[in-house]
Amino acid sequence: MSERRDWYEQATGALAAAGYRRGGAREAVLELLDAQPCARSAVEIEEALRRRSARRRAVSRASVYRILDELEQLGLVSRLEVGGGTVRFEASRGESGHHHHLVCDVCGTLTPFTDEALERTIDELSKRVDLEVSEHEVVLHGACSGCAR
Amino acid sequence: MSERRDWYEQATGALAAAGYRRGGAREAVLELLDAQPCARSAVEIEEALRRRSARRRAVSRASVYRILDELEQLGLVSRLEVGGGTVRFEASRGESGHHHHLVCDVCGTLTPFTDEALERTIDELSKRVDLEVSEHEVVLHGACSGCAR
DNA sequence: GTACCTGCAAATCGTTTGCAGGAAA
DNA sequence: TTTCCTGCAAACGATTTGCAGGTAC
Repeated sequence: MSERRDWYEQATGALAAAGYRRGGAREAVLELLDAQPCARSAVEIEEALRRRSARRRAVSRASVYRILDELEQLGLVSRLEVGGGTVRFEASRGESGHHHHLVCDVCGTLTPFTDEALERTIDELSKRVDLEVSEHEVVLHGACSGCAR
Repeated sequence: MSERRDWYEQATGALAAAGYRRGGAREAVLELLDAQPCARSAVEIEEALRRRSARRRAVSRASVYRILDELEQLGLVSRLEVGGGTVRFEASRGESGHHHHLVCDVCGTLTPFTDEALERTIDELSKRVDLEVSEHEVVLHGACSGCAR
């Protein structure tokens, strides 16, 4: 069962349940996010949508931001701030899709990774801390294999 | 041996060694950063400096940014992006001052914390990952004790 | 038909840069 | 004196908002 298609369905359902109507821009953003392997900025999303086959309409930047905001509020996407002064967004695919990020500070590339031990340590730690933890994120900065040499 | 005063000295030395001259704005920023318990944004720093005793001159925002940039390049401060679309900076006090952050998504408060097991896990993990890791950061999001209820 | 959805353009806001005068060495 | 350090104001780029027309229901 592909997590991909699942997220799109889930998001569509959640939006409908929250009383949102269907609309071209929203659907386009959902499709695009669903197809991404990792976080994307609003600008990247807008450009990607503009590049799609000419048959399909582009989506204005304002709509991209508005839609990302709605999705975030519904917990369907998560926001990642990791450098370059721009915020990136990615589909929240739940437990099974949970991951963290490697950032190459040279070329800016973002790569996802997962680590069981890390999750256990953080879950453990989250209980002891003076905060009702709802989310966590780990970012490793450095130079990727291409840039390190 | 207070890590506070130590950082100020270290920073002053490193700046001199790097060929920077002494200057009022730079010194003011150093003093202020040295006195902070946790990360601050450039705007917060500027305002704090402006509020200081009337005898002392304020520092322009441009200088704050320029100085923070210099300090970051020398590894004297680290940059933290954690919400609100603004970057925060804090003195890098080395191993002994290393910590991570709790963010209250309700009131925006930032609190530092440390965890031995977490460090070990991350160090371990850093070796296995396809990135020459130079730094890492962990952020736990949630509601602080004041906001949770 | 009504209320929501979207695009466009203007407004914000954090951050950066160009330039001219003031200060450190 | 020469070069760096600063402040000021303008420039920039990401994000937000106001408004008018188009669209789902």
